[in-house]
Amino acid sequence: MSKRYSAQKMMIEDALMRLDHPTASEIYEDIKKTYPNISLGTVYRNLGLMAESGEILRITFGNQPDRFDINTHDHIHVICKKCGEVFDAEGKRLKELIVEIDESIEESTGVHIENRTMYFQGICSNCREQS
Amino acid sequence: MSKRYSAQKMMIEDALMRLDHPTASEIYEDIKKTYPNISLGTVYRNLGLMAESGEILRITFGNQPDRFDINTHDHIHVICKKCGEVFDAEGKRLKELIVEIDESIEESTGVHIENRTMYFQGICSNCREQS
DNA sequence: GTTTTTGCAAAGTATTTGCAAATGG
DNA sequence: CCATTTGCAAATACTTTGCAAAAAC
Repeated sequence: MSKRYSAQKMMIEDALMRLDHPTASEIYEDIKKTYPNISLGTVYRNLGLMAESGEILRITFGNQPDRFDINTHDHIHVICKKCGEVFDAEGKRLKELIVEIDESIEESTGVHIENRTMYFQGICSNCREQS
Repeated sequence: MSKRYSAQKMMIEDALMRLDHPTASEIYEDIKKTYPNISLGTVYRNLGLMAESGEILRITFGNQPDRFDINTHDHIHVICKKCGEVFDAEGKRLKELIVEIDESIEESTGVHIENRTMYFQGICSNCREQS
């Protein structure tokens, strides 16, 4: 948890609210427009701390750069393979299904599930129209 | 797909069969014991080609080094947070649940799902006994 | 004033790649 | 022989870190 409120941290929070699941360098580029002195290390450092404290979410998509999410709500990420846009999915039914998957896995492996990492990929309706 | 069968590729396949979801450097270290001339680049290159051709599976666990799996069967990976062992989960029920998740996501986001990336983390029964 | 945070640059991981030499068929 | 694969080293991509200076309270 941070002790002091730096201008940089506020700018990062602001960027997280405005940008859609941004990477560290997207946030960096965005802030640089109005505050060219910001350093990429500071962005990474703050994002790391915020993710650690649970203030934000770190999303790791395969071997691409990590993305960050101010929405810490329980939800699933869906990426369009064409345009790269990230969609959020949530809902009671989804939650129930995941609990059932947990149970099925616990039964077959004996592992008591505590965390899940998942994201889905496909083609969004917008991109489907254009083909 | 590879055109020729090199000794190195055979050694990599052999290591994949003997080791449990190994990383590239685990395979490299293993082969080096009997063939010290092997180079890490060659291991990475072959694993990449084999994964590309569908001969093996590349598993990306968060920001850890990728692991590789000769089992190309449809299954889910479960990692014990304590000992790091990787378990495989599969079954008809699991498959059905995942189809239902796909449907739920397609309905709420409009994205037509083509791929899923997921792994689960928890404590295996062995580690639970010891605490 | 003292502690935290910054900017910068250097280091750290994991992985890929260019190229001349070696190898396979 | 000739195309493919190797070993090596350098390059790349993303992220973390050490440290002196600046900022916060």
